[in-house]
Amino acid sequence: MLKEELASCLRQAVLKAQQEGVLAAAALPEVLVEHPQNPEHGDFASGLPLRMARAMRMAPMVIAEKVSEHIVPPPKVDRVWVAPPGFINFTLRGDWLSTEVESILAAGESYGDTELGKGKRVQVEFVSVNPTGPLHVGHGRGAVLGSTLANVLTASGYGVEKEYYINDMGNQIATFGRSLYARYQQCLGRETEVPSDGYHGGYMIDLAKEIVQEQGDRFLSLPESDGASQLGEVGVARMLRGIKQDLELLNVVFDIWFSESSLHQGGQYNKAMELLQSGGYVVEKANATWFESSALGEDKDNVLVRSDGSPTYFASDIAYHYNKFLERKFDQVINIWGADHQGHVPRMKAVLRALGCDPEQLKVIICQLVTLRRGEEVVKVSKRSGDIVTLKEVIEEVGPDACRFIFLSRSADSQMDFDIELAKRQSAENPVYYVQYAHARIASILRLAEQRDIDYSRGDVSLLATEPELTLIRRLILLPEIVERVAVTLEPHHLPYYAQDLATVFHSFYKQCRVVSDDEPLTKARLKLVRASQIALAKTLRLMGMSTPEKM
RNA sequence: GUCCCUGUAGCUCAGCUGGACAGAGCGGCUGCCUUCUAAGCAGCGGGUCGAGGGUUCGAAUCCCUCCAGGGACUCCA
Repeated sequence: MLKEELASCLRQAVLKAQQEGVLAAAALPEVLVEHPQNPEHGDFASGLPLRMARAMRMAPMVIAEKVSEHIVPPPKVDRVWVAPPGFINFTLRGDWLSTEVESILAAGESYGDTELGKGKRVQVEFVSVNPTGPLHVGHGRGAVLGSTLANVLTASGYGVEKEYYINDMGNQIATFGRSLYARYQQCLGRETEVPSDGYHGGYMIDLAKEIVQEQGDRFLSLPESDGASQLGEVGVARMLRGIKQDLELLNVVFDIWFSESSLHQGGQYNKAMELLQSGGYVVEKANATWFESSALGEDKDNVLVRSDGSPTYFASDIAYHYNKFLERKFDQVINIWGADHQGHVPRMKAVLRALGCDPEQLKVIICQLVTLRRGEEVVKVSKRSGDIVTLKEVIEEVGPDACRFIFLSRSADSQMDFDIELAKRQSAENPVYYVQYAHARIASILRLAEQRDIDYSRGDVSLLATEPELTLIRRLILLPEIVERVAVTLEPHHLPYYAQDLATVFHSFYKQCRVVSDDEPLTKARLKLVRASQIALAKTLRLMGMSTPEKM
């Protein structure tokens, strides 16, 4: 990539200057090359002289001068110059930029892909919501984040598997079964109450009704506990189906739906516990079995098996990660959790150490909670109590593309208000449509070219030399950098910002440069540029899991 | 009480591995449709970067204290 090329260029210049004794000997700091925000400062810039000033005991401007004198720039660089207080700036040659259009056309849909991952296997586990209720907006955020990351990592040369972990056993499931059984009985005319700690949402009534309709009263004759567990199973299966459908509305699809209970049936649970035991991390106290995480630097221990003999969620999670790392041998695992799971990160890392894995192999992305609101009114989203606004309702109201874009536009670290009113009200002036409109516009130009039978395959890109054209190309060649940045930082929010920037630059180009005109050679050259723009924009939209409309 | 995230323009947010005048969208105000989509373009206005200290030639960015909002500290998940 260009940045690295220039960085090594700078490194060599410094070394050469030092060998000649023009620059003081000093260790070279990391050479950072960046895009200046002000275009007058060139396409690339480095503040290297500023960083070296102290160690060399020389003025930054002097260092900058000496270094720049020793730079042997690659042919694609047009100009290297020094600017106060000590920057070295680079500009790219216009004719080199224009030939990049050909590279983009040649790359086609693979434009933006990199080999960063070198085929390493990465698992992205996300959503993984208990199948005890429908998804709400907060889950949508994790879903969009995870699926986008998976897209980007795939484009970056990783072997990616997207997985949903199903908590299909334990307390919550039992409570769900009892609640559903109560609703079921009520539905069939029996007097009974939903347990106070149960699921009171209206969706449980609908679910009970559906099951009555489909399977009649056959669970009624069972003993209470059997009825609850069997009905619970039926209910979980139905909830999962619904969750899957809702996610598909958002363009989120999983490779694997992994069952928690399978870890107990398949032996992973026992194996993981034995491994911890043999490592000496397991202790019995107060009638329960504990993971001695305090021995690994944690502030407290955690229960694995309760005094009633039932395993905790944490124990299953250990078995799950045992399976991820030791059985399926993923090189890297990315878990996307809500902020309410923040505190579990350190103990999970401790587990990895206890299992003999490198904690660095596990990356946990904590995404902050989403507050749903309609204007001033805050909408509660608790599953346990009362009615909720489901993700499905929000998607239907706002639209999947807008939902995805809104979720992606904020970094996972910042909590967000999802204002349905705002999301809808904005729709005319929404950045989502602004970006998609640029794509539709491009499509419309290319349609016109097709109608007029213009074959631009031999267009001469060297004719692309005006400022709006070159500015557009500069944005186009940024895409691989953006993709790589997202893959490295695991921060997909850079994508929507790039998309918007690219759209802005395209719209501006469109205004200033007539594409299909009487000037045949120029028309063909510009059509190539337009097509390259489409490739970059469509790629960005696809990475974000959004549609690429041909018309709007 | 301890730990984590956040606090930047009226609103929603980027920027935060320290560097060139602090950015975008929305909203407000001005202009621009005989030519490929005006869901567009060009421009204007708008900021004590939560507060106070510190480190540095240089701090929105690093350190400390405080304030505010959210989350976590369950033999819940």
